[in-house]
Amino acid sequence: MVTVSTLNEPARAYHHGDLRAALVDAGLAALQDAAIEDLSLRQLAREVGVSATAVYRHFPDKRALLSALADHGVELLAQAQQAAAQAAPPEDRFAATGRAYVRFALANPALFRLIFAYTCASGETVFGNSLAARMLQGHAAERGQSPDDTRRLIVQAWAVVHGLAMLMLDGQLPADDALIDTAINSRTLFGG
Amino acid sequence: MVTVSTLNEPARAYHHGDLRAALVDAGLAALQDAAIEDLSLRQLAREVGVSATAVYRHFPDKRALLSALADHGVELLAQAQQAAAQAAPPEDRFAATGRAYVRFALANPALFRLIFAYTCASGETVFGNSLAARMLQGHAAERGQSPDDTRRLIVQAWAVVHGLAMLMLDGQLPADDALIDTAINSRTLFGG
DNA sequence: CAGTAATGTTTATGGCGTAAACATAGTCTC
DNA sequence: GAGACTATGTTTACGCCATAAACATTACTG
Repeated sequence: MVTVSTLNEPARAYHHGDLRAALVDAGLAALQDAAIEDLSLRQLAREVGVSATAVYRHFPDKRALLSALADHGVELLAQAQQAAAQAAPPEDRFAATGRAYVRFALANPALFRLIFAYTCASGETVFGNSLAARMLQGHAAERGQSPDDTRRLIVQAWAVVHGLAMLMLDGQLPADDALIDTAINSRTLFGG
Repeated sequence: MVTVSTLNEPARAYHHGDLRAALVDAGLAALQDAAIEDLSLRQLAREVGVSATAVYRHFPDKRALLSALADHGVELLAQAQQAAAQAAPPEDRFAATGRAYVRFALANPALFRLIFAYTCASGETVFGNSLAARMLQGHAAERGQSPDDTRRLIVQAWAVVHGLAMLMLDGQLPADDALIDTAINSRTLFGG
């Protein structure tokens, strides 16, 4: 029978081609201007032009899709941090990755939240063996005077940037670039 | 007609008595072992023994109920912090309120999250004019060498405890009492 | 080219938030 | 006290959601 329309129209085939990737793309796009809880499988399916239940051929449930999106988010966050580190002078890299962390959160609120809402579930920690983790560890090791000291620095540094990001996202602190710079200041934080 | 059963039974009256308070109580109870997104108006109504839509006589919508719960949460958090401060020696009070903040989050995960998810929406900041805010400000002022310095200390201190709380709640850091003590240490944080 | 696995669709179920219309019971006035 | 008003419930209904089951179409593999 007719397989492909001879017109220039998109030619809706029965099979989508790469529905999984299309759903992930649509999901990431949706998260750019909607909160996590407003994201619905049916809506995504509609946007991609597929039936509501087609999603389940690629993801066992909604959680799985959100996890995939979260994984993507982790990648993007790591890239942002790496780029910031490379662009900064060596002595400022520790602080630069922190600033990048907060700025990423402010630029991608829903995605940032998703990362922490749906990565923990899989048992893995966000920075399991990621690039960001190694960077953080490296910078902390330069400053730490002992292994314990280094561990403490890592936790404190992560806590500061994460807390700053969350408080700004939740409207508790002004989402202000100057405030980020003030708060993430290795001279005043950690005494050095 | 028969108004009240002569038996010792609860005597289901048409009017509940104080449905609003009952719903808030049920909501707070539900948040003790369920996540925010699993909390449903219908379920609460069922638990209180009332029709699904009775809720709307006391709250315009679900948001409003959640906001009421969040307000309650803010109160409880402030109380926990105040109690911790009073129990600590003066020089340790700053850190003690911080530890109380994180411990409260770990003890009441859903409620803690709710505070920040549903207080920002009303435009107000969580610690608007609260006790906790004044305590934090007081302690920071003792340490800050200038108004700017004090402001910075407040932001950094809040960010550290909030970040620590969130990362632990999200399973990114072990929800460990020892780690709380290590991370919130005024000697290593803020250089003194 | 046949058969099977992969991928979509249709249909159905039960839960949800919420609006509208209706019922009951306290309260307030004469 | 009697009647009206208002507060507080209930019933019913709508449209959305996630998800399961059965069925349809296509792609792939021998």
